[in-house]
Parts: sequence; structure tokens; C-alpha cells
Amino acid sequence: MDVLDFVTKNLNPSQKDAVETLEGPLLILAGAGSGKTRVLTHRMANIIGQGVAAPDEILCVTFTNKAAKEMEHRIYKILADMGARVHSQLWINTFHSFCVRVLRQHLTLLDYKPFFGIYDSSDQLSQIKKVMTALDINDKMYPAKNFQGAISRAKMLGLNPDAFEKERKNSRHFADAKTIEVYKLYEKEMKKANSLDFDDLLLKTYELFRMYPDVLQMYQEKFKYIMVDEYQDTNHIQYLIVQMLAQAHRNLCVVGDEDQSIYSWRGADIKNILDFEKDFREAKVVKLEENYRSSGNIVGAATAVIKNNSERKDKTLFTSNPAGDKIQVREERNEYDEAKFVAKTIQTMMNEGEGSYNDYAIFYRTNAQSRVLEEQLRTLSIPYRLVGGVRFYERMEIKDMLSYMKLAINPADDVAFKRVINVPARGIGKTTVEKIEEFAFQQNLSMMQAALKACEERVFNAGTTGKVRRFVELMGNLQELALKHPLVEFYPIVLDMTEYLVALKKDESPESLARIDNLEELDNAIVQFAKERGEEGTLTSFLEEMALVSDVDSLNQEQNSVTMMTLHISKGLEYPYVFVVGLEENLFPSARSLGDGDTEEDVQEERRLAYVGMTRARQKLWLTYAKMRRVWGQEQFNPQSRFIKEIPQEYIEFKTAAADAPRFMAKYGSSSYDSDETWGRPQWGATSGSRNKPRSYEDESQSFPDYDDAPASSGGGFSKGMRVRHPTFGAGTVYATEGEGENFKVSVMFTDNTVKKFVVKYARLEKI
DNA sequence: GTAGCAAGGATTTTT
DNA sequence: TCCTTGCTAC
Repeated sequence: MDVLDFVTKNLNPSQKDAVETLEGPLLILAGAGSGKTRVLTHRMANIIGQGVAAPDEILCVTFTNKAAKEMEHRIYKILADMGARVHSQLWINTFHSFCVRVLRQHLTLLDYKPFFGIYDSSDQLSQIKKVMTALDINDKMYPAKNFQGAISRAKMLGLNPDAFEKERKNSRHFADAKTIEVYKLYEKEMKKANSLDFDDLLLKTYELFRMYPDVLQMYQEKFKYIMVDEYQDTNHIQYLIVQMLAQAHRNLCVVGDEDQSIYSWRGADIKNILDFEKDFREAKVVKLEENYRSSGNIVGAATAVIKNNSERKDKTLFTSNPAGDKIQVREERNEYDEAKFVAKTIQTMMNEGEGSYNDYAIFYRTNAQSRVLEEQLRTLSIPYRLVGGVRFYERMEIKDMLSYMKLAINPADDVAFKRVINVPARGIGKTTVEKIEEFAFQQNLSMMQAALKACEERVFNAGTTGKVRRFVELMGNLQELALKHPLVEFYPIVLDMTEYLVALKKDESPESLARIDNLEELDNAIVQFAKERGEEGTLTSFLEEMALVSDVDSLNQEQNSVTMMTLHISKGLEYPYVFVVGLEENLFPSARSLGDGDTEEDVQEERRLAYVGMTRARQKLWLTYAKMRRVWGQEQFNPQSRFIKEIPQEYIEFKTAAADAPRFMAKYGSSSYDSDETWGRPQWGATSGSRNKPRSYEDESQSFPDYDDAPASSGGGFSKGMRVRHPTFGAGTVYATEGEGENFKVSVMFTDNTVKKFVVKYARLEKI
């Protein structure tokens, strides 16, 4: 069969158009579930099949390792089906791994040694703290995190310390002398440690290309075709790199969906995708608007929500899928009931034979919300797994071991040095470490060198000298052994010689047992890695991979369980049954996006997050919220999220289990609701696109605790839903009542959403 | 040098 | 509320 026929088989016209358009800049606006990956892989297959470029002349950049792997897997399958012979490796990378690949080749040009280490953000923070100590900057007045953020932002804009300084001077902003100072010394220390942080990987690549045009030219000519996935999430430095690389052939294809841009807080610049046609006047635009993933109701609802955003391209998602079930909007009394509802629903559906646990996913805005859900799932013995949260490689014991290994191949790595010098305890305390650090600064040595020199020059007393010397010797031995032994053998050696495992085994606490398990898991990962990579499975490449790969999920998958994750992580995934929980104002959209000042953009990003979450669902979607939620020990009463209100009623089936609803009905003597005001919810201003048609109602409040079930009539005539005024706190609404007679108390929510409890007898409350 | 307690801080996190 | 970080007392 003809290549073109083959790769465009079963594609719709726009998909086909995108796959066939090879020459020149191409912008693919791909709505959620519109077959984006399919288009990308088929387009790549088309390029290879047509023979216009070899596999290693195509650069494909994604954002996650997972996406890269998936893409690679699928493209090889298509090529195999096509019977194409593949002579060279594909360049399917994340931005970061692409940069590592380039830098491994050329970083010596920028005065680094080729085997540089990679610092993650906590390593970065330690390094910044170290620099701050040297500069005598108080962490209380200037939190290290602020510097970390500022430096990271500078790097994402492509500014090295000098450029940053200039920029600050030129701008009308008051030049932040401290930040410049910290950034400069940080840079110097990083170079001394021969290490790069995540942002450096991009920035150094950019600088390399700028300083060495011939190197850039080599890559420009090599990559005849460039494809960038998730273009809406690129930041400025990534943009610059892509622009540079694409200049020679101008065959740049970017794929994205501005409606799914949810990482602006990490420096992603939505303008990159919105302005693509300005950057490339000759650009062709293809829109993929047909959704193949979700039911009609889900697509309709998600579309209605995202329409409330102003900063978007003109693009409408549609589907020919059947309407399916309505979206279940569920009101619960508090977060426990919410979690119970989710768990029960899953249990019931599973009992009815609806899918397997793998088909269910629960999304939330913040990680803190997972706890209650976990509890309830566990109570019903529903298997679940958390994605994200504390990552595998961020665990203490894993970082410790990795630090030992890093230090073994890069003794200049001061952050690793500080991390492990007294782990397990070797009697080398804070004072000694500080002395070494200071000594290193004075002599411009790495801490390892400084430690050795300090021993020789008798800087410490005899006991300390002995301990330090033993540590330096230990690391010296490991350094040699790292060269002699392959990775799989080296790891157990490190575990043994450092006495790390012995120390853990001595301590029989459950935490230690978990740590030992994790260390075993790391061993498995190493074995696996060595098997996969063969010859190339070296210690260096493993450490690199560990720095760039994140989640334990990529290490062991495959278990039948419900998946829980934040909305952010859910991007790019899909499940038949999806629960999005905690749809309350101030939680989702988050309180921060609702603060004063320039918030409209923040709310829009939250809305995109809602859109992402909703469009993950294939068949059925639940949106739940709780009337009361404990946040940091404080009871909060937040109204239903605006995102629910933005969904037209025709897509929704509303149910509540909040105990007080029936009383409202009785009180207002009506069995149907005509407006949201009936619910006594505080308003937060007009919301666009929401209609308030009657909602179906169903009381399911059977087994909930009676924390506010006091008769509405008792206690001076205060009852729920009543408007009251307090001389100090102003106007508010009674949210709950409890106790009787003398002890009759009311909880009042004031306009700023704070809740205060009053004993009516003493409170100066008046009805209004 | 270490253990134990108090205070403060706490979105989201592809790399 | 819970976890991390920093200080104080041994």
C-alpha cells in the first residue's frame, strides 16, 4: 500500500490534513481527546515513510517522559506495520532530556566537565542556602525559596546572572541587589560542583547555541523536521530553543491546546501558542475539533465551561458520540461524606460489574484532599494508588543513596557531600560540616578536597579528624569501585560499605522497614534499567535518568486499582469513570486565584484546569462538593464552585445529601428550587453562562452525624440560613446551630467566608 | 552531637 | 490538622 494511504487511513479530514502537511510551519490546535498523539505519530511515520527524512533527522519534543515513551512505542508500531525499515534512532525526548543529550556532547565548551550532575529543586534549595550562608544573608528576612523562585524565573526567561543584572538595571523595577548577588554566587558554586539544575539544562543549551553558532548549525541542519507537543506549556527559554533549531528548515510543527494550559505558574507562556502565527507568518493552522473520547454530555458541559475564558483561539469541540449519562453533580455535607460517596459509588458500580478498578479515577485540586479519600477507600477495601505526592526519588533514603552514587562519580558535588557525610550517623556534626564548608570557601575547594586538606592540616581535634578522614577514605574507595564495577554490582556495594542498610536494620520502626523496602525497590529499578539499556546502562546514565524521571509509577505499574491524582497530573490521561471532588469556591478555583489584584488570568487558568479534569472522562463524570470542609483545622463553608454553575442544566443531574436541605424546603414551603438563592448560598457576583433551572432533588441523608440537627426553632429564634449582623464582624449567614437553651450556639459565616461560632446568650447578634 | 519539642507554614509541580 | 524546620536542653 502507498505510504500516504497507509498513514492517513482511518483519519478524519483535519487529521489527514495535519498528517499530510510536512513542509513549513504548522500549528495544530488539538482539542481534548481529538486524537492528537495519533496525528503526531502518523505524521512522523509519513515523514519517514515518504523518505523525506531519516528517523534521526526528526526531533520530537514532549513534556513528560511518559508521553515520550508512549509516542515512541506507538511510532515504532506504526513503522513496523508499515513494513518500514528503520536505520536510525528517533529523537523523541522531553525538553530536558534533549538538552542533556546535547550538553553531554558539548558542555565542555562551556567549561564544564562532561559528566555533570543534575540537581533537583531540593538540591537547588540546599545550594542556595549554602550560598546565603556564605553571603551572610538571613534566611528569616530573605527566605531561600524566594531566591530559588527568582533565579528559576530568570533562567526560564533566558537570563544568566549578567543578563539578569543588566535587565534589572534597565527596567524600572528597583534592582534587587541581593538576588543578583545570590544568583551570581550560586552560579559559581554550581560550576564548581560541576552540576546543573533543571533550568540550567535549558539555559545552558541555549547559551551553547548562542555562543557556538557552528554547533547550533549542526543541529539546525540535522533536524529537518521538528515537532513540539503540548506547545501551550512551553516557557520562554524552550520557545527560544525551538525557534533557534527551526530556523534552517522551518519545518516546525507545534501541537497544543490553549484551553489546557495549566502551568503558567511554572513559567509556561500561553502567548507562545497564541502568537505562533505571528512568529511564522506563513504558518498553516489545522484545528482538530472532533472529540472521540467522551460522551456528548461531557463534551457539551466542558465546552460550556471553557467558553467563559476570553484568552483563547476560536475553536469548538464537538463529538458524534452518544450523549450518555448526565453529569452527576453531588452536594455533600462535608469532606468525609464526600469521600464516602465516592467510595460507595465505586463499590456499588463494581458490584454491578461496571468495569474494573482501573477504570476509575479521582481528581482533586490539592494533594491534601487525598487523605480523607484514602481513608474511605480503605474502609471499603477498594484498592487505590496515588500518583504524585511524595515522589519516589524524593524520598530520603533514595536521595541518600543516589547522593552517595553521585558523589562517587563527582566528588565536587557539595550538596551530595553535605547530604551523606553524617548519614548514617558517623559522629560528624553540624559544627564540623560548617568548618569544612567555610574552609572550602576560603581555599576555593570542593568540600571533599577541603575535608581532606583540613585533616592534613589538623584543623580539627584528633577524634574528629579520624572520623572525617574515614569518610573521605570511604568515598575514595567508592570512587574507585564505581569505575571497576557495573551498576548492578555497584549499588549493593554502596549499601554495604556505607553501612546505610545496617543502620536501618538496627532500627525496627515501621518507617525503617518501609525505607528498606524502598531501597529494594531502587535495586529492582537498577536491575531493570541495566537490562533495558545493556551496554549503556551505566551509573552516569542511571543517575541522569533518576534525575529526570520522577514517579514510582514509571517503575512499577500494573495493578488493578482506582487512581487518585491532582488535576494537574491528570492531563493527557483518560478514564471511563471520573470523579472530580472539592468543587468549591476558594478550593477550586483556589483561593489564591481569587485574591485581589490581577486575578482574571488566574481564574482562567483554574477554569482550564476544570476543563482538563472534565475532559478526562469517557463515559461518566461526577462533580462533588462539600458544604463544610476542614482546611488546616479550620471549618470552612464555601459555596459551590462557579465551574459547576457554568454548566448548563441540561447536562446535569443534581443530587444532594446535605442534611439541611429538606428544612429549607419546609421553611420556604416549596418543593422546587427556582434559583440558587434558595440554597442560602452566599453569592460572589454574577457568573456568566449559568442558568438556574429547577434541579432535581433527592434526599439521601440517612446515616450522618447530627452535628447541627438542633431544632431550627430553638434559641432566640436563630435558625439556619438567617441573615444576621455582628457589631464587630458585620453581616453574615447562620450556617449551623447546636446545643439547647443556655448553650445554644450558632455558626455564622461572614462575607469574607470566615466562620465564627457564638453562644447566642452572650453574642451581640441581631437579625437583619 | 543528638534527641526532643515548639513554632510556623501550608496550591498546583510534566523536568 | 499535619508536617517540616529550627532551637534548646541534655
